[in-house]
Amino acid sequence: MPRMDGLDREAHFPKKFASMKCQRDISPSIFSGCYVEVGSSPLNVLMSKSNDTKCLWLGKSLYLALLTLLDSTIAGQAFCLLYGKSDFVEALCDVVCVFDMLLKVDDSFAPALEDEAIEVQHLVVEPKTDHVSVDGVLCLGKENSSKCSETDGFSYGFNDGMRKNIGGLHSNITQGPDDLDLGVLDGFLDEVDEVDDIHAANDFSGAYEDFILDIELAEKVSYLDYTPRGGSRLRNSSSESQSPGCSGSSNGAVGMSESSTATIPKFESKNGRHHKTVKCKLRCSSGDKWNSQEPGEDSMCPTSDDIEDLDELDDDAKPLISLVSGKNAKKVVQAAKAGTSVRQKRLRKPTKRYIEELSDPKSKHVMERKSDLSANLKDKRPKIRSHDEFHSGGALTRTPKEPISENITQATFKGTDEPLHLRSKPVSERRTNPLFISKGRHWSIRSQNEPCQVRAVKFAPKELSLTGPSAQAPFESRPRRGRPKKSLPLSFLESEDDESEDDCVKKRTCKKSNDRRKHQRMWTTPEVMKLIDGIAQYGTGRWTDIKKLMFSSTAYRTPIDLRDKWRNLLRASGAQKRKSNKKEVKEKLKDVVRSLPSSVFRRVRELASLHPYPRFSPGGRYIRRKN
DNA sequence: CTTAGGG
DNA sequence: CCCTAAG
Repeated sequence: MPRMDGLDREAHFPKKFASMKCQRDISPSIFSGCYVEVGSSPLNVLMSKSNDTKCLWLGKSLYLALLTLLDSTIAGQAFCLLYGKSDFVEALCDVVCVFDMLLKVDDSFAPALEDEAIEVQHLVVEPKTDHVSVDGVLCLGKENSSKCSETDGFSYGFNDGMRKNIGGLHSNITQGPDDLDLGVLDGFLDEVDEVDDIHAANDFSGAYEDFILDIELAEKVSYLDYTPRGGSRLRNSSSESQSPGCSGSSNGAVGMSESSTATIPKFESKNGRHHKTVKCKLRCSSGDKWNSQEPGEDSMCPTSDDIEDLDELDDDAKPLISLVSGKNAKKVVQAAKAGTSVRQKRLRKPTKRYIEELSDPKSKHVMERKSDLSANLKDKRPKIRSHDEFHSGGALTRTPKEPISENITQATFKGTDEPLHLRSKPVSERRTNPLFISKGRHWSIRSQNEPCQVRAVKFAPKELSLTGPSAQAPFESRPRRGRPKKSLPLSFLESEDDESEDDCVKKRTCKKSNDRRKHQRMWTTPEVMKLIDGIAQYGTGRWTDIKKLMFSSTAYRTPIDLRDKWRNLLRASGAQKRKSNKKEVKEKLKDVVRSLPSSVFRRVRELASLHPYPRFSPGGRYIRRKN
């Protein structure tokens, strides 16, 4: 039994987290600064957010697993999970995957884990009055009925969501006396539309159900023999799927599908019986519609009717991820039959990138980051650099706010007893390790025999707690290099357009090493329209305002980008009778017009006359419009 | 720090 | 997209 005495919530997640500023509307680090509560349901992940507070509830077993996993290959994953990273879902899925294996494959481990988990819960996370335990929230037919009533708002919301989303699951949950059979993973992740300050308030009545992740294990799992054959492919492709070496422009559909197929390990059973299916359904109601997947793309892709029943919950443009197997198991099986004739004992839900890609507009950066990271791996070796160095390191194709994981890793592992082999590897590398699965198994096996958990405790949040510099990294708002600093191309932060229509992002034919430029980001028609709206509203010359208002969620568009785009639009629309000859104009027109509706250009011309772009006074001096 | 303008 | 000059 690990020493849990130090595991005090406050110690693990210092209040300073709560005072950090999130300047972006949607930050990949929305998971930073969460309180973490450990509930007694073993597999629970619940991310909730009120106006001021974010709280991550982890099932005790999962929490335990995470602690232990911190010492495993996927330390990065667990780390991400605990400390907030855009990869949250990804990490979560992997963790859950491993955890599943622990439970099923390593039967011997499970009980121990459970025991300890209980202890953890009691020792560590005695629910404070101001915090709601998961049980209380879930009202899983356990104690804490009082808590339920105390927190009606939240409880209601969640249960409501549960019912709406997974129907029978609720009863399923309440039935399971055995936590291990529960196999339910529920996650409320929050996308945080407009979080500016995260205060240490304890109010969960706010909006929180932006992001839901549910796993329902269809049946009690008997014996399962997992063959993580998808494993290596999974890892490989996750890092390779994006135009290797290429400065990872967002190749929306491509990367998406690739990663989705790649990140779904297939588990085969030797006896061929299908015991359990975990299906991942994913919805991204972001803005408008589901991010539809290529049809036959993958059997585990959400199908519209799968989604139907989940649809009521969050209509306000928030991603919903649901990992469900129960009633949909059949579909999965069918699909699996149709597709890969492989008899699948268990279909693993689309983990990682797939989910993020679909669920989160800002997820694209993950892929890009990964490609970048892998591409630049040599550059970003284990140097431990100061914060400043880190942020300005030209060699690193990183933006200030991106390097959460690495940053944290370095900052926090510094001086800890992290094994060298871990310390020397960037988190990303570990994450993309093809051997992740198998290593996870190794770990799980090993952990039975060796006091691995004690070591794991060393990496408990307390130790990992962010300090100073690293803590601020997640919330850096300016993706772009500041004036004085040399450019830090923001290559990972890019979020995919909600309307990923134009996945035709220009892929730079990057040859060798000249990847200094920010990767091209194709302007989508909706974006252009947004821009136009913004200009109509503010006129030209107030690009920052336009950016803030119209492009708050798209971190990759800087005011300069907006202006440049406008400039191009003007040129292309011919609204500017400048020196560009008609020839040129026409060419431009052909280029741009092809992809833009003429109505857009009509508006461009209108605005061009309304708000003359180079707004110079007759005297030639620039006039800043006040309003 | 923002914008204009040129590359 | 990047960079620099200029308010």
